[in-house]
Amino acid sequence: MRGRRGMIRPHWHRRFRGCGYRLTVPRKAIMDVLQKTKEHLSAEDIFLEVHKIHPQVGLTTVYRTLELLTQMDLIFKFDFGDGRARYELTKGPEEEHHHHLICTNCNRVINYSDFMDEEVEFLKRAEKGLAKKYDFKIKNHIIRFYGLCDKCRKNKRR
Amino acid sequence: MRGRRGMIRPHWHRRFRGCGYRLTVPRKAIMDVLQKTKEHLSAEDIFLEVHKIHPQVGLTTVYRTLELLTQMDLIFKFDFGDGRARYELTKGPEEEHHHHLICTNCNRVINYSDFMDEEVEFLKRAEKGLAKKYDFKIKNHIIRFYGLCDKCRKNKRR
DNA sequence: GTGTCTGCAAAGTCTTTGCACCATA
DNA sequence: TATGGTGCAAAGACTTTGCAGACAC
Repeated sequence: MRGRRGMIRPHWHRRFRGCGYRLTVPRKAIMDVLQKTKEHLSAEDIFLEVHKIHPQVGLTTVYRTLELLTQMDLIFKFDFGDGRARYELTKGPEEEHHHHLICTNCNRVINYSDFMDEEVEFLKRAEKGLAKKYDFKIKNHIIRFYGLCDKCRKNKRR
Repeated sequence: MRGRRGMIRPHWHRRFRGCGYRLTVPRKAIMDVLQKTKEHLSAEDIFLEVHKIHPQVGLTTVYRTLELLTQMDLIFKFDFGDGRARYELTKGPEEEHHHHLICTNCNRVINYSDFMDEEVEFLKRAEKGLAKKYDFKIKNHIIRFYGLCDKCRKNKRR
């Protein structure tokens, strides 16, 4: 897990090697950005962030890398309805899990991680049953609530 | 609820009138298509369907109408990750409610409506708590499971 | 009659592709 | 050094916008 000089070697390096993919500057930089944020970044957000340190990296590469990482299940691609995809590291079972409240008026997204105990119970059963019934290998799930946030509710007459 | 000659007047006509929106041929035709299908239709799907009966209706109008219907909460806009939005009538509480299994490899979408009893229980509590905590007026929700469908699993080596 | 709605064409935005050059393993 | 990876430019796909004419009420 550690290379020379005590540097922690990220766990996903193995995955890359194992799949025959190369570890390149853009790929490392993109994973780095994703690991350091708590936001839901778009491809352009990530590109701009990477650009600060590696100005030679192009937007195309960002898109291609995000596609690759999504295929490898290292990240998850979201769509919150604002016309651009957003990405987030796939969380391990021990990490904080959350879901989203989405305002259909202003597209604001609120993360929440309440009610997880009830959720875990429900999901465990659903996943197991669905995987069996539909012969599906479930890797991830999302739960979202759509509605109006406090601000938009006040501003709307009906 | 019924006009002359026993024709059932769709319930959404009131909503239109009430909001000051006009009942036009394209709007009626689009709602008609949505009411008669069980699929998740894209704007183009709807356009093509409407076009069979009303060839003069344009794709622009379809987009504009779908936007309007979404704002009115008469329909719900989905994104399954295949690059185009899909639409479905908002179901009332008495109608069949379902969720989705989505294959991350081939984008196949499977509707399911199992485990609804457990779900209802979980959702009721979550909704109530979230609405209060975040001052959010919840109107809708989605639950999705992502993974590999049977066919894609067989075709993938890892 | 009047203000909303529509169709067409054009523009906009995000994302993907083609291709020659470059860098990792 | 042999492939896989990259950047740039251009293309592609879906959606939105501008505007003059049409239509619901």
